[in-house]
Amino acid sequence: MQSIANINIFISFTEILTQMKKQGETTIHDIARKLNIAASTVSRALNNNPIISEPTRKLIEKTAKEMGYRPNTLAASFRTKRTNMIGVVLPLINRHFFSSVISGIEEVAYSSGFAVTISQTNDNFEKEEKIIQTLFSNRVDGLIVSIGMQTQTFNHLKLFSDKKIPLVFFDRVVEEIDADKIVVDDYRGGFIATEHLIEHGATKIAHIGGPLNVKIYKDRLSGYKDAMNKAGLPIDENMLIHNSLTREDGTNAIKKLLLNEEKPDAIFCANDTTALSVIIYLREHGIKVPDNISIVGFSNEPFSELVTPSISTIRQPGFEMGKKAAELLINHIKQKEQHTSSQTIVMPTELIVRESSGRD
Amino acid sequence: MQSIANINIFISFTEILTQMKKQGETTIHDIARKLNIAASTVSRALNNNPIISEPTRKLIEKTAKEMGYRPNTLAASFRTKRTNMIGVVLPLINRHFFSSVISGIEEVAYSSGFAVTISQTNDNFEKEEKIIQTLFSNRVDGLIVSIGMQTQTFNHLKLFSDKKIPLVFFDRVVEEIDADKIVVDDYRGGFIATEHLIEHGATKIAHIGGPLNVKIYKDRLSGYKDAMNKAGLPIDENMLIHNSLTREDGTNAIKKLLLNEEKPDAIFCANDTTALSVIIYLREHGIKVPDNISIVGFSNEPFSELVTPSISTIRQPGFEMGKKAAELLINHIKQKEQHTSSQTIVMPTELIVRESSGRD
DNA sequence: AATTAAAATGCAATCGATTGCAAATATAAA
DNA sequence: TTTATATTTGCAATCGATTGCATTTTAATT
Repeated sequence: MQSIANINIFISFTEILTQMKKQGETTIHDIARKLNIAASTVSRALNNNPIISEPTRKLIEKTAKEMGYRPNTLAASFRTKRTNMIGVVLPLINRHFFSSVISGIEEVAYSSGFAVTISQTNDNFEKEEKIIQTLFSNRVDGLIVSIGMQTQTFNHLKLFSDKKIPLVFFDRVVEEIDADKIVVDDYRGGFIATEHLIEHGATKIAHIGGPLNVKIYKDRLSGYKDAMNKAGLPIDENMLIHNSLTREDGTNAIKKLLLNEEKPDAIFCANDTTALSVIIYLREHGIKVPDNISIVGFSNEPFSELVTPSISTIRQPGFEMGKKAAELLINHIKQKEQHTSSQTIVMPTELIVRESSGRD
Repeated sequence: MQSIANINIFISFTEILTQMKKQGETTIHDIARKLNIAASTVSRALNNNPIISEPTRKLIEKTAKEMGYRPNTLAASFRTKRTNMIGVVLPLINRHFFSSVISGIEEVAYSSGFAVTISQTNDNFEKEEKIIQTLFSNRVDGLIVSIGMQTQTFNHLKLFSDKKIPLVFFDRVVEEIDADKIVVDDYRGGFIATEHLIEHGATKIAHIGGPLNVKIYKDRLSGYKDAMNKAGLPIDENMLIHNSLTREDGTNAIKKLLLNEEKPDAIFCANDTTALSVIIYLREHGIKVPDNISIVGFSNEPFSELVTPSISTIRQPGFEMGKKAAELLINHIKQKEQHTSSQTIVMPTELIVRESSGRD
């Protein structure tokens, strides 16, 4: 009788052990033990390594499913030093352009077996630094970045380029760092926007632009200037305003422009948000758009076609940029070795004419 | 001479070794070796464990910085089973409501030392499943979720609730799963929206709603019905349409409603997107809003106040919901043990009256 | 100087999956 | 049947940080 009691005790112990296991996770070792094979075989089978015979693989897969096995990516990533994860860092996800880029990135990444983790910096430098440090510590396989407006030093990004971790910039790129870049033809965008205003008879064209340490805003300004020069129009410094392009900045900018001795008869805004502020302000003050002042924005935010008057703007192919960025990045990740020289891809911009510049 | 040559060879070997090390990463073992101490001491020092004396900590920190040490979060997470990462899964990041929620989550998470990884499902069930599997495999410490419109089975989410991994739902919640939930008072939102239309003299009020398997849309519909009943107005089944609430769905819905024998004199739309479609369609067909038909939307998307006529709508406190969700989640993560009973937090909704329902 | 307590540091196992190489088994050829 | 070859599977080390427990060092007390 005593031995039976012992057996019972033994059984309940194993039950407890099983129970405890259930608390934690099933590992390949649990599967291996159950099937009386080696963990390495289980690992290979679950990774579809052709070196494992069909019957064993089938058996292992079946058992894994039965036991509710979930791979511990953390362990695998730690061992292989590959996370199959790409990080996306950008200023603000709630901008149509940026979320289009994200969709493009996701499309390519998911179909290549990569997960995507998205972070927004809110154009805050400290947050950008912290996020990028975290992504590095989490050992993402690569990074797709559009920097913030305040960002003027790049050590956090050099961390990646120095260590040869694939890095791709888009839109707001860092010229000082050698990496692939996907940009839009901002110069041409600024040029055709301004030229369009000129063609409609404007001669005193103001520009509300972004901070000049950011290349895209510098380029848009250059486009504006060249179009002015080409038409033989003078560039009045009082007509140039640079700020952070928020709703509020836009309102302040138009207020200031209207205080000028010479009022503008057209404004080229470096984004749609400021164009919107300007339009609303002018509407509230009885100044007709486009009759008195015509406006062109930049980016083609969805609201641009909804507001009255609808905003003429420059379209940027966000989705395509995202796809391209992800393709380049994944390419680099896969052929780790040879660091092919970096390329910069320039996507076309396109003018969309709407009411704010006088559709005709 | 020969010995000197040997020394030279030796030196160049160590140089090569150093070089090779530089390729890889500095680890706590490298630091320990350099300082002739144990790796455990380094680990403790860098984690500010008070058991390490001040001088040693200082020395270690200094050396770590000099050697360019970057913690390998992967290794630490693997060992401790804590990633300090919370996953956020939602249908679409490019919706003002959702991105407000994200900002709220981030605010709380970052200040508590958690990283946030954001994923969008595009209301696609397979993608939602895959994302959540991936987040589980990556062992996030907790999950904040708003499910997709197509989601009707919940095994992917049970994965978390079964394993007692903290889980918080917001907005589009799953009733069947026992977890904390943050919702808006959708019922009341539907009620006050409809009542508002009634007060403005409407009697034939249509409703364009979402799929009824999603609780928020069911609640908005209930609010609508109760307001109608309270006013003694009949509910005409022909006035009720349910779809996925896209731009296109909205256009189709208004077309269909206008084919009814009895045309509606007001429409309560379950989101602003369909309200927008309706307004644009009516504008294009010469039907005056709000004179002929008045409209109320839901969510207070930014475009709602920009379009002409501006859209009356229901405000949802996205940012606060996000903060609350993160607080609850992090609370759970920290006091892992006692599973306090789940709570559902209901946030207030608020009517914003604009032109589309006749401001007065 | 001897004893004891407290403070600081070190040892070594551990987490779960992967992988080079060795061993065992099955299959084919002699 | 034996040998050679191909096919499967197993062994054991490894990745980097953490942590319970043991050991050493320092300080305090008698």
